[in-house]
Amino acid sequence: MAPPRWRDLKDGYAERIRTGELLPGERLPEIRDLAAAEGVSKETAHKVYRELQADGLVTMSRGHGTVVRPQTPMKRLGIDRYDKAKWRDGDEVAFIADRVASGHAYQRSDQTQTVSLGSAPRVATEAYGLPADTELYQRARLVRDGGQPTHTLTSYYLPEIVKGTALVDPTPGPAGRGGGFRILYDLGYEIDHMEEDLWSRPATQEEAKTLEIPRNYWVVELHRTTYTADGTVVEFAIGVHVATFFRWTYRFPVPDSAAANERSEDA
Amino acid sequence: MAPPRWRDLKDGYAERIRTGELLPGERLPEIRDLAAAEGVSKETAHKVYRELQADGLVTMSRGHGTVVRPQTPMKRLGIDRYDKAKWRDGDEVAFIADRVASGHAYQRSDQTQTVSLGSAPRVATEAYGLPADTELYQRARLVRDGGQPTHTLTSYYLPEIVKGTALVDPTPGPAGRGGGFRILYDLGYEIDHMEEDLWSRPATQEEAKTLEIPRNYWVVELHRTTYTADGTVVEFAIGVHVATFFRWTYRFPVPDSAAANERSEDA
DNA sequence: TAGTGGTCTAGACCACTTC
DNA sequence: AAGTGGTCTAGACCACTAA
Repeated sequence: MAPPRWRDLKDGYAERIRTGELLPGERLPEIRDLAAAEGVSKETAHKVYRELQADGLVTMSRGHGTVVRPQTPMKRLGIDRYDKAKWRDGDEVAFIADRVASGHAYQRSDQTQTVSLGSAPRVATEAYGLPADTELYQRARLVRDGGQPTHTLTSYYLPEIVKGTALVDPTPGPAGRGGGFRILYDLGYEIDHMEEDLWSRPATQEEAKTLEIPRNYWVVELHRTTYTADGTVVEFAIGVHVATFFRWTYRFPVPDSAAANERSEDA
Repeated sequence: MAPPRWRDLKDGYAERIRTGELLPGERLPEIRDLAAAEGVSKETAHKVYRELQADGLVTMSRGHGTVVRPQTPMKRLGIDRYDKAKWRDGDEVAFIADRVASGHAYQRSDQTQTVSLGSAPRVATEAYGLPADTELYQRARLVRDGGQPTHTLTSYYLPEIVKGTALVDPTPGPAGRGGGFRILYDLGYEIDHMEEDLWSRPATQEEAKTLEIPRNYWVVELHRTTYTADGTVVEFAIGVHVATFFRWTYRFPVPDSAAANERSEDA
């Protein structure tokens, strides 16, 4: 019936963090001190902190100690971030608009990027309807917000479309004025609709390292396929987002396949 | 440089599970045996299993042992699950259609439901644009698939709309022929569009118990607001989904606020 | 070098499940 | 009662960070 001791201690700290009694950046007692103060073993004290970390409330690191995690407000991602007005008519880049909305100034170092031509994941070639061994241009970015990595985003492009363009210029930062969609637009590919496919899973060890999150932390993987009006795929992208930093919003009409029958019968 | 011993052992088992060498339902050695066989302490062996569990690869329980988790294929949730043709013209209920698509027969016991009238979460009253203390009808379901709980879904309704209807009849199972949307339709509220808002977070202790998942497992919380054509909210629902069981797909046109200016200026 | 978390042990004892 | 996971200890030693 009685909860284990580590849970009591964990719940106590969790409460104090949630109520704001312990503020972000504040250090918790070091493990040995906690053990001594509460009359438990060092392992038990350690477990208390590990559980807090698993819930995303603290970060632990050798040398630094155990610190209350900055409560990064979740960034809301609505489809407005793709608004054509932003990248077609102006200089804005979708993710910079996000940044401005979140109150952080953009810095060029907030995004690093690597570009290469080579084999791609099967989902990418499948999105283009091509054989698995087709080589694609691959543009991988790591995006940070306030120093903390928030997500990686890797775009896959058809070589015949983007070869020699600014899209595959390996300079860090957004791909020129207006970003990737603007470049595609200028190349004659006006994007028309998108499909996003997303789910949550534990981070791989490698992702945990890249995103600077603890092992066993979760991410949201998002696959985005971008089409022109005639259904041609012009970009396929895979995003890996630190789960607790983002929140997605979609607004859509309730489908009615009965009403859409005539159209689908045309095809 | 060398990875810790527990990680070696964990990776070994993770590999054998992923490749199918260890099949779902198969039991791993009990902790004491693993410890003896690998020459590690019982605590270390335990940690190996705990990490596998945190990654969703095994389930542990006293008496039963540590068992490879059935790899429930992720259920894809597209907006087609709301297709009007399904609930308006026929007998289908959205979630039953999902079930059929996933190859599982529907059983009435797969859904339990409780109905009550009372205070609601602030997000619910906010969705309706009402004061925080407004009482709403609340219909909570726990949905299972193959015995395993997959998600909870709690709908909030305005009392003046649903009072006395089948929607708030506390009989287990879907709310009559065609489900909730059909009942609203018959009441003269034809649903027109929806907004879904979703993000991933660790399960609370209570949710972990309800959904029969280990502590520290993650869920996806989804808020769904359903509108009629004139923008009236007729349902607000909160879903809590076991993170690894679901995958959401949205397809949408790329917005163009410049083109939409005339319309927004009318308002 | 001192500080702090991370790994590991050998063993005791507890709690839930099945027989 | 036997089986299996869960909690906890006291202490050793390792590994990364900062001054």
